[in-house]
Amino acid sequence: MEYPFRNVERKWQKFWEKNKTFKTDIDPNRPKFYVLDMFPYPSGAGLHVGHPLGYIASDIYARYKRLLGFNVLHPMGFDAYGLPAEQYAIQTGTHPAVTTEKNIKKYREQLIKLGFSFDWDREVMTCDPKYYKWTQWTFIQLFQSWYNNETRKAEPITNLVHIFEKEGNKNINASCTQENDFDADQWNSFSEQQQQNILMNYRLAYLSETWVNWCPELGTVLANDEVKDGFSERGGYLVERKKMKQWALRITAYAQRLLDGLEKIDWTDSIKEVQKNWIGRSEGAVVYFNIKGFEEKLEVFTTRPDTLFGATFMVLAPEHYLAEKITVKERKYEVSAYIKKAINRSERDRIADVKTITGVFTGAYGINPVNGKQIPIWIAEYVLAGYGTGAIMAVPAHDSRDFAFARYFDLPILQVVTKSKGITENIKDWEDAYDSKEGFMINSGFLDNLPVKEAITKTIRFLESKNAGYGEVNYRLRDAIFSRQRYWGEPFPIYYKDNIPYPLDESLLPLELPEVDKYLPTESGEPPLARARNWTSPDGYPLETSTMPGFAGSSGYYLRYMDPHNDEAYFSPEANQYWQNVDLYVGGDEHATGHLIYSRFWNKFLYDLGIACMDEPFQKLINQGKIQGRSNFVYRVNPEKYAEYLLWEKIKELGEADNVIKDYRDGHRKFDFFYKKANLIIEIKTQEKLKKLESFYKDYINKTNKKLLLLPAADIIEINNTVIQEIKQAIEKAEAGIIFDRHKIRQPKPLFVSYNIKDRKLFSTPLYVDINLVQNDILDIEKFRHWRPEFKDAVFILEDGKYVCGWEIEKMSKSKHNVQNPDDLIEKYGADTLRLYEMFLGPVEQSKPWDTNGIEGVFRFIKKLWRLFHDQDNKFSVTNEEPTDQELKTLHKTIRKVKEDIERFSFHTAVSAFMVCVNELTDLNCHKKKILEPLVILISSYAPHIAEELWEKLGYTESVSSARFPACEEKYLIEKTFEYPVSFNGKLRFKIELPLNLDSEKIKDIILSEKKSLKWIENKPVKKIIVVPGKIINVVI
RNA sequence: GCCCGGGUGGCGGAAUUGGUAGACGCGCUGGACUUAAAAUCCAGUGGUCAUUUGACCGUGCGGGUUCAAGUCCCGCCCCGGGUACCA
Repeated sequence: MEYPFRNVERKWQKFWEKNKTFKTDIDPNRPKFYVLDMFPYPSGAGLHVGHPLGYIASDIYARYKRLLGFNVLHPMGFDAYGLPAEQYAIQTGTHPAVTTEKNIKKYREQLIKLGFSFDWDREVMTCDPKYYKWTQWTFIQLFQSWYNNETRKAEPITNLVHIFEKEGNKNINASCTQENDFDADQWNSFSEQQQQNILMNYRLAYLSETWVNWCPELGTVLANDEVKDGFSERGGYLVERKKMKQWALRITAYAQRLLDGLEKIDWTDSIKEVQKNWIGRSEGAVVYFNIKGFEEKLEVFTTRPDTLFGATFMVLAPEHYLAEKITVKERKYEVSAYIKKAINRSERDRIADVKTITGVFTGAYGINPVNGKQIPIWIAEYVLAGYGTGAIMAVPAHDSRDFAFARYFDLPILQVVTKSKGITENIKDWEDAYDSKEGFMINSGFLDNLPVKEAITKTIRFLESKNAGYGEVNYRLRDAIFSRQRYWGEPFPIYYKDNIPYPLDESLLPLELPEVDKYLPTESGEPPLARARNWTSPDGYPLETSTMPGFAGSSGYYLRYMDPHNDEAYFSPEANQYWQNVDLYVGGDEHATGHLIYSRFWNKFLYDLGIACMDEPFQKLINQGKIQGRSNFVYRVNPEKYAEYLLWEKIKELGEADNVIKDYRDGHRKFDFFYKKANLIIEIKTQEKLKKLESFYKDYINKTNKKLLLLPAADIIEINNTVIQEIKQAIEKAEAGIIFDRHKIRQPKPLFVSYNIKDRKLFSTPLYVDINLVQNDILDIEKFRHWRPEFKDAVFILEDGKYVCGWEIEKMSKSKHNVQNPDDLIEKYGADTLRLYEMFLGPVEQSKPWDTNGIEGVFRFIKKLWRLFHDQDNKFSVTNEEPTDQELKTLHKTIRKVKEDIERFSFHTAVSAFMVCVNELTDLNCHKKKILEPLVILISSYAPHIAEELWEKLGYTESVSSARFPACEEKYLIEKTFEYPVSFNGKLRFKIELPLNLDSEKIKDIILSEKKSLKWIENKPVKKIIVVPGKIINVVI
């Protein structure tokens, strides 16, 4: 009777593996389709139920595309370098490669058990030298390239050298950090060292001394996207700012192209928005201010050049290179102290403390290029070194930060923009700056009366004509710090000769990760690779000791999948031409500012080299929602509180409440109950406490001459009636003293109260219970008793014979005991059920709590599907009868719906459609091959195992994945009649079945003469009748 | 503060172009089968009122457009996520 899912699933998983069913090769006769899941990092914990959500969706899509005749590339591999394995290595000495391999093995097994159609022959892992050879190779190409802003692409650095030799750098428009101009003669006279230093300012992978995010706890530098609120994203350790020499990738060169590319790809608006913000384009102008008494000019960036006349002071970031230099003698001490303090503050402190206004005056003055006015130059933390030029012109009237600063230090504020033409407002009354771009210029010389937008262009033209500035676009995006002072990563193919970095010859790749004695920095603070023996180039020059960051290996992996075993090239041109780029990419949106930017950059660079044929790597992106945990709680009774509660309830029940004081206070002492008339204190305590407090009670009674009845909590909870007797006797007793039968004390058993028991909150505390001991919020009491030794004798207060648990939605984590392991569910229900259920939960993109409460329904559906093909004795029984119209309609309706739903990634509604279909066919008692066979194909992308089994039983020897998706034939769906809902003034009153070929006029006549209509029309004039054929009829009265 | 999502039964969610709100599943209630349980099957299930026919209310709140609004427009409230001295 039952569907033997365990055997069936194992059987087909083996079949797919043995027959390499999902192995893909280039096939020029078939259109390609590339479906990719985001590269998983194999953590030690294995997959939890949240991970497969995206994998299931992409697998359904991949299988569906295959059924449509596409040649589908659907690979899987592992992002194997990473901190957790290395941290574990530091703690235990286990080589991270060992840990990683073990974790990958577990992941792979789990993925296979879910029945994914991966081409495992293409599996890659980033820590494999055959793989990272190409990561290193790409790094060398980046090192050997510069970005030409004229051609808007990367070009070989050798071209640049030729230009330098001929004409110097004057005519070069490059994305670079080179500040000084030189001509050909100068270049040719430079030493090798000087030339290399200059080239470093142009290279796309370059070494530079910059402020970096240093994480002392991890002993490494981190990229901006790896830092969240001043803490490392992995591990959550404090991050400091530190000036260090680091490898960086000139991703900023690609800022505009990364922005433009977003228009061409099919991603959600929210991810595009996040990337736009991260890139942070702003248009404005660079303005040069002369500094009184200095040669140097102060360069500022502003988005509001129109407000130049309103600039009343200037501010430098504490890190600004001129900050100390321009400071007047008598302020030197104060300024140095301020700078030192500001720089040493951690990122975290700065963030936490943005509201405090700090700053210091340098004593120097800048000269405003538009009017020659001298304005004071300040230094303040609110100006960031990393953005623009690290210096600003402050326009307090039209920028809230400048406004706040000016108010705090009492600096002049001058209005230059007004809402309505020519009206100057009283600035003293302002509470904030007027920073809108709507308005007209005042107090601005040649700009007066112009609207803001025109004033901006006019100012830029003015500045350019005076050589005092130029129009400029600025980006928030920073270059990506690319070195990590860690062991478990790709070594840089770089050696140092006279301290100048040179790339290794490509023939020496891969440069393999060496063995080290410890995974820690050296005593002198060098990275772990400095421990490696003979860590030198073949000529004996020292190799770079940093390693690459996690995003190095994951930035181009989708390209490697196209041709993963190629040792001659990253991938062959043929493979790239055929597979092009990823058509559907599925993964979490937490990669929006990391991986998804880096790989777009990486891809664009390879595109510039002519290696990748597509400009954008991922055409369509789906972000699966996160699966939150659903924790369950049991409520542990506090025996004292519960006993007090019970006794008080009893007292009330007996009508004695007026005679008893609850929570009786005598001076600073507190007791549970005091029975006034009998001068009797009743105190409920647990065994240990009774012992501890014995002498205290004696003292107290001696002093007060009261009666004290001591009751062990366990007694009240378990044997209520004898306790009442005891209390009665105590009341009647004449003499003072302690009444306590020490023979009776017992340790109360752990007691738990069900969720809906009255007043539960008063005497119990919630306790996480492992969700695997709970089903539909009902606790499995026996399992619970075995869960932990201390619950062995647990007792329960039930409701309706059951223990009902409480629940809450929160993060899935071990400590909350709400982690659902897919393996357990597969064991219980099978992979097909799990796949369907994860989809059935709701839209893939939406975050949702994990809740197994509904999985039984999906399991029932699978069994019901099986039963369509089998008789009562579980014998395969499918007939060759011709299907009825009704059956055909059900089938084709389902084909249409499922196809539509998969194509719009609405996987959950497709599952509903399957259920409706199987329900209908069951009702129709349909066991016909002509109906069931297409159904098997239809469902095979969702529930591949059962589909394969049924397909085989239907007589096929090849995998169902080689079948063709059935076509929906509209002719079976044409209806002759329709049950029209008839509304009166928009309110549905009744339904009427009418032929669909009736024209509107006839329908109107029918409705007006219909008996049921008369009731609603009631002799009132009918204004209008709206007939939407096949939809609705509305009568307006 | 700013920028994205989102708010529909007891729960997850459906309603694709403005056209029958609540598909499908869970849960719950009742019934059949069974010595019993499980499994399975059948019926019911938004709320309120009503003996029934049925009536009224109902998609976060308040307005509006329309013959017709969960869907469009205006104004708010709440929840989730991202982001922030970015000049």
